[in-house]
Amino acid sequence: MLSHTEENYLKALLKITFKNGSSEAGTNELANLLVVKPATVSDMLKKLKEKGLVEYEKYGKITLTAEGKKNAIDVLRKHRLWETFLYEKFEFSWDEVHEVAEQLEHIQSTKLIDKLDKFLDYPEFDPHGDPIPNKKGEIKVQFKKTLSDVEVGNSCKMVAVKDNSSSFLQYVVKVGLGINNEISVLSKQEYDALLVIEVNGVRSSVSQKFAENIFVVCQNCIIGKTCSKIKCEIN
Amino acid sequence: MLSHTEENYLKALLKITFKNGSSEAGTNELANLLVVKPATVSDMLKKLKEKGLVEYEKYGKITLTAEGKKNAIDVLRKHRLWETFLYEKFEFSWDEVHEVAEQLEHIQSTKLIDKLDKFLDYPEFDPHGDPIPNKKGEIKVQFKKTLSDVEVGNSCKMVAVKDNSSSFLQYVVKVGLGINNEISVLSKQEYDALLVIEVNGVRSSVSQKFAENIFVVCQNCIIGKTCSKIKCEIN
DNA sequence: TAATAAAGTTAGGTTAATCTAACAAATAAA
DNA sequence: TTTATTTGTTAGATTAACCTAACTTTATTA
Repeated sequence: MLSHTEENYLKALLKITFKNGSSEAGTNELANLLVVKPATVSDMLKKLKEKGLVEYEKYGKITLTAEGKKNAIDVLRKHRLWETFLYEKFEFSWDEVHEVAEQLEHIQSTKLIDKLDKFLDYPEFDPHGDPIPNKKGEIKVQFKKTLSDVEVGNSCKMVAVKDNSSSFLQYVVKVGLGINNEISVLSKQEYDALLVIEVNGVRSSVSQKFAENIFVVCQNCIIGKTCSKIKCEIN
Repeated sequence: MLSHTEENYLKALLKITFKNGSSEAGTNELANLLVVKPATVSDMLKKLKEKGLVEYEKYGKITLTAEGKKNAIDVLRKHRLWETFLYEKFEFSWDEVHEVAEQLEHIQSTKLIDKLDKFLDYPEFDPHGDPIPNKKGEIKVQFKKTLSDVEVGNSCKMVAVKDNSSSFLQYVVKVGLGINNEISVLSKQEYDALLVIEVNGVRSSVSQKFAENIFVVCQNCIIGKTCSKIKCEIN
């Protein structure tokens, strides 16, 4: 049985794995994500190593063991299922779900999660467009490009956001954008890449920075070429 | 903001208040309920006193302050709403809900609880027949008698159980009894008060001890006479 | 490649929640 | 009303999760 804290360390490790592509993480990186000091991470790492959840040697890189990864994916699964639940059944907005899911993800009950999964009809993606691991721990690999990659004249469908900060999420809502919205790219300024887009018949201008943080899929999206693969290999 | 542990102490204090009728509790009693040593309770009591949640003097009786009671009722409300949710929406059985609700009751989100309440259509009683405090902290007072009080030839409706242990709850299920079931008392043995009852057309024999732990209501139940009042005054 | 910066570790300390063992107070019983 | 029993408290330790400050390794760059 893992403590909430231990679960959070494993989840953070998994997140870093996804983000880096590589399956390696550093002490400082972890400390930043968890909002604790590096010294604290060093301590905890010893404990996780003793429990067989991570592999690492002093001053070396940190990797999740199979057991550690299994646990981390389990927490991630719970987190994303709860987010989906709050969004779909309890009218939580897109940017409110995370905070409560952070608490709910630690509830210990296999039956509860199985029922939740069934209740939501086995969803594959959460309200942010991120894939929900299934019961076996398998994660759908998604190929995504960002809005800034879409060529003028084309349209695409928003599937996720890169930046999960609540300030960004709120901005996205304000622009009138949401998961599964169809976006048409009407024009792009040469000078600063400012985009004019149309969503549900409404036109808005968005900066390049903004566009780079919106994941989309489109018809002419060729795997391995214009799309970047969000890695999440499971063994 | 209260810790899970603090919330559990307040909830236990409230429970004792209900059970004793009086609004007083003792250190040992609390220690038993919480499965910790009396010494631990003594320590925690000092902390709760400093936070203005309980009133007590050394070697004296313990009472919740208004603030403490408010918090305790809030936890109780969450607990019972979650129990109802699990029972009604996730097909948890009657005796499975408690354990998971013990975890869920500590989730911090007013919006979540409001939505949960609405989702369940503002229920007044949980699957065990216990009253669910409303948002204002008001609790429906119930007048209950036990199955052992019902006279031969009369019938009644099961509304709750006195003993919440899972062994008892499982036994109740086995006998074919559940909340809101109509029970007819067919006969009572002089010698040992063994009852023959009929539920949904099925006859069974139950001991006096069993009957004393089943709360019922019936037509000819006169308040203040045959019924015992489960106290839960709110100020 | 030697100096500097960044990253990571260790030692020693804190707080919350628990314990055991010894003691003190209140209550019940002889 | 004195003794015995029950109840409650204090003191001193422990564990998990965190901290700061000082130190050590590894990486960077001049």
